[in-house]
Amino acid sequence: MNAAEPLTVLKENVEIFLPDNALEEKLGLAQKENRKLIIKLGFDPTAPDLHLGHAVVLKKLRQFQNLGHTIVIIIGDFTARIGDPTGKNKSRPPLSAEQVQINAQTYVNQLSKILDVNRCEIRYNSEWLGSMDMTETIKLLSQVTLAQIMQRTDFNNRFSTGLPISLHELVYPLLQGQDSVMIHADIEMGGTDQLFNCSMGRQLQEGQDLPGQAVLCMPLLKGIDGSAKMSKSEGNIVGLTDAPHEMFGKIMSIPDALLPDYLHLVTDFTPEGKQGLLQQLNQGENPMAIKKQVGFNVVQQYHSAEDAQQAQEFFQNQFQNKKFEEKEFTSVSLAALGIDQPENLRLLDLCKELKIEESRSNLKRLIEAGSVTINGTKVTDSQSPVEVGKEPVKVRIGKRAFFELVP
RNA sequence: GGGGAGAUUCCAGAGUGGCCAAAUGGGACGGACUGUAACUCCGUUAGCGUAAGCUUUCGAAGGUUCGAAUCCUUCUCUCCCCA
Repeated sequence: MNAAEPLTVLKENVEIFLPDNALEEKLGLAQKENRKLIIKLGFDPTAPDLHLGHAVVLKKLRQFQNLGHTIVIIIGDFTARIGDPTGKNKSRPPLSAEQVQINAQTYVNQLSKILDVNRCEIRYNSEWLGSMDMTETIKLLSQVTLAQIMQRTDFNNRFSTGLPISLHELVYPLLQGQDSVMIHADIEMGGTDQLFNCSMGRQLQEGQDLPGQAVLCMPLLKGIDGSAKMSKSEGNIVGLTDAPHEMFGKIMSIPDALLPDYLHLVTDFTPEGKQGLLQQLNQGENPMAIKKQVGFNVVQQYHSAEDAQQAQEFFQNQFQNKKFEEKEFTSVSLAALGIDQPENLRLLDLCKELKIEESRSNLKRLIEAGSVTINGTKVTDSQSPVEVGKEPVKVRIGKRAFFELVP
């Protein structure tokens, strides 16, 4: 492989290089010193659900890993234990040590879908942050000015709109930066929203007479609802552990405008392949067709080609094909629902059994709004009786819930 | 440390003694249309009840009142101004 080739691969999709020639510089350094680079990625072990947004960064790390570089995953257990109230005035309850442990393990399991975790180094930042005394802490703090901290967009916005900022939040970027100092990171990766924090690491390293890390930021993947950022709290994620047909369905539901982003960032088509699909799109191909290919590709990455095939067929049959008879219903037995008197079963009660998590009031509304069908027929009276004793009964609630009741 | 403003349902934001489960907008959900896209239109948006109705909710706890999101007291939190 010639020297230029990895560089092209590594640069693909990266949105920000700090400094501009960061990557070339670090790769050159590695070659000159005949060593592998140390590449850092930090995680906050709060909500342990990785999604396609994380995958954008992880895939890039995988490329580095394939070239033999060392990936260091920092689990931010120290910061998580303090509790990060970012953005809200309800401060998040600090996580217990056990919970952090569990979350971290979940993370590592999910990371293994993309990275070779056996070749990753995993460090907990409590290892060094937990033992810093006041003298060291003050020394760390003295390296940064308030004006620098306030440049961070998030702080700036909150400050100017009069939202609260706790002092410990101001310190967060420094703690994260300290991680870079401790592990001698050559490169820190993150989403573009991490630019500030990552560059803080660079500054702190230089303050300690260490070579400053390069910062590579990947674009933020937009959520499936088209909002600015895919995040768990927005409920707009495609989880790496989502079931195949769920993953496929979620991809199909993204707004058309997002398709090029998804094509570039979450698929593993070759650059030529991506270009080709993009061209088809521009030439007026139905975006749905392209979306299917993206969906297929994604499911294939996290599950298998067979799963992807099945997911696509399921989707087509379930949602595109209008024929009621051909749809798939999840089979549920009366016994499993705990229905022992099938004679006087009302529709509302049945729906409640099928969708335990919904309130009866809400289900009643859904029925009245015409979103429930029995054997393909709309039923809008929540009190109407349902005969479930003899024949199987097919119930659909809303767009996605399909059940078949068997006696 | 002193003074002022504020905390409302998922969010923003009305409401200043009964007509308030609380306007309006956003979001979300559902329906029609469709490609589980977008656009548009319509509906719903605390819980329980077949229903009448009942229960919980307006930062927290007490109090006044036949009746409180609204008045009083204390507390918690936030923002602003002055020192």
